[in-house]
Amino acid sequence: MPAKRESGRRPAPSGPRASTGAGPRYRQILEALRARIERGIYPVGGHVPTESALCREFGVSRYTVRAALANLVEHGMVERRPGLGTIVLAPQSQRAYQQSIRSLADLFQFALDTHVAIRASTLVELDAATAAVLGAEPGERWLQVDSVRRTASGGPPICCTSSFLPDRLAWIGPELQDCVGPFYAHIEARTGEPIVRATQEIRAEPMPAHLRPLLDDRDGAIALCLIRHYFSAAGSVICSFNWHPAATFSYRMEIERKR
Amino acid sequence: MPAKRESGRRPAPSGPRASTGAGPRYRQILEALRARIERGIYPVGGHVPTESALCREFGVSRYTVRAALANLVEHGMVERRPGLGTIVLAPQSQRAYQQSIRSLADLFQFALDTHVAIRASTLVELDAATAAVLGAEPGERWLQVDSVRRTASGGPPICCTSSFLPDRLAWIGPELQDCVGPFYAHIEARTGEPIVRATQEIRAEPMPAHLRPLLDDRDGAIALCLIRHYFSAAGSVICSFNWHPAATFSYRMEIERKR
DNA sequence: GACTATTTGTGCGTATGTATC
DNA sequence: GGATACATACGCACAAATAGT
Repeated sequence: MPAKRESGRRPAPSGPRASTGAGPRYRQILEALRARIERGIYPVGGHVPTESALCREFGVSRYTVRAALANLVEHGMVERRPGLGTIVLAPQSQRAYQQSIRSLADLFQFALDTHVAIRASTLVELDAATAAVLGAEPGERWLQVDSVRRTASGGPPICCTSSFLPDRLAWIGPELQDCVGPFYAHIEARTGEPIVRATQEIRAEPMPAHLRPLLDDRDGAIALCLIRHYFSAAGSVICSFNWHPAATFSYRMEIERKR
Repeated sequence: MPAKRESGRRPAPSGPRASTGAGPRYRQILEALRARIERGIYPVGGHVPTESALCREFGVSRYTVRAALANLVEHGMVERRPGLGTIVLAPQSQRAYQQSIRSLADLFQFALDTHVAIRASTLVELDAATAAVLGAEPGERWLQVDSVRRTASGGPPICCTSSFLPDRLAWIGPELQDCVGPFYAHIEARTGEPIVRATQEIRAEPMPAHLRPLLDDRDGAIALCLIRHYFSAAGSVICSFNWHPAATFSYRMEIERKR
């Protein structure tokens, strides 16, 4: 006997009804809502019915409805706000797969016990090409900081970096001289504004001629150029161009299916 | 007076106690547990106290304790199993930041309306170097499939790919000839085993000489080599080496702080 | 600006199912 | 089988945010 749903003895003993063959109730409701969102029955920008309406429709408690809705939030499909309701953000899960990293330092993917030596620090007006990469306007004033990173043991250079700070943060520039960790961490600490978002672009390029001597780059002239851009809620915080000799560096990432 | 927890009027009216000044109860408990895990009071591999024990200790309901524990699960710090308990997996959040992608296709990051032409399909015995990258043993038999990808409009070639399938999946090889989408999707469909995990490594390399004619590569001999490795629960499913001319390709990713 | 209705957020107590040892 | 511990589910109550009057 595939089990009945209603026990029908006492008024409302509650507890999980014997499986109806389709898993937990909250998951059934989740799938129902997901299907409606995908089919546009609840269009993007529109509202999902309120919790109490869903309780009535599916004949379950608020607990169960909330469990389903929480899952939709986790998948980035809806947003919920008190007094406003549940709004559809996207017709498909936004995080079917995900790469998780413990900290922004993981973006670097090389040992943090490295030393930085600043070679130059100049207030520049952006040319068109650089402005395009920074997402800024040509002619804007940014602070450019050029540096070389080596292993702590004073070994060979690992990479060359050009970092750009927006004008409003240029006052931090001098402090970077004796900064131990990565620049973005120092800026995060000094401004008190946490970094909320970061982007990274990876290119293969010839090592720029003026950098080759700094890296003892004799053999190959190929470089992996990583362009990292960090944002706080207030906007752009720092953008860095990191040139690694191709022979000594590769970038590795891992993605997992979510649940 | 730091606020009392017991209202002490009616037997148990329940409902959120007036804020003690530190946010919701479940979040306070979350932070307390997180701190204990970080300090090794609950060591990795060890157990967090049971729900009922935590209810007693913090003087809250099971609902509240569960809300806190659910958050720890979300951050990858603990694992929970019925009859077993709550086990500590990691002393820090494993997902402070995350890159979310809708589908594995996003790993490709170029239009899917491309055509693939298979140039060769051979059962090979792995040499040491290839075996190392595949995470296999030298001498193992894998099916190697070489192909070229162009835009649907019959335009110029975009990239060259060498794909490796383990012996147990070699029977799928012939089918890839008329496969429209990416190979991994076809394999996922035919085997019925969903892909659970994928890794990607990015290198800058000279374009291999034998590939240059295929790509009309005259100007630069630099390539971005993307090595993608897809896994189902049963193990390795397919691994591909994708060579893109550096001039026409860069890889971009975006990371967001979690909550 | 103050008030009210609506909707989600937080929290309690309880009951039963199911997996593990 | 029995004990333990988490999973699912119900009903209720109060708080906080929001929109509209």
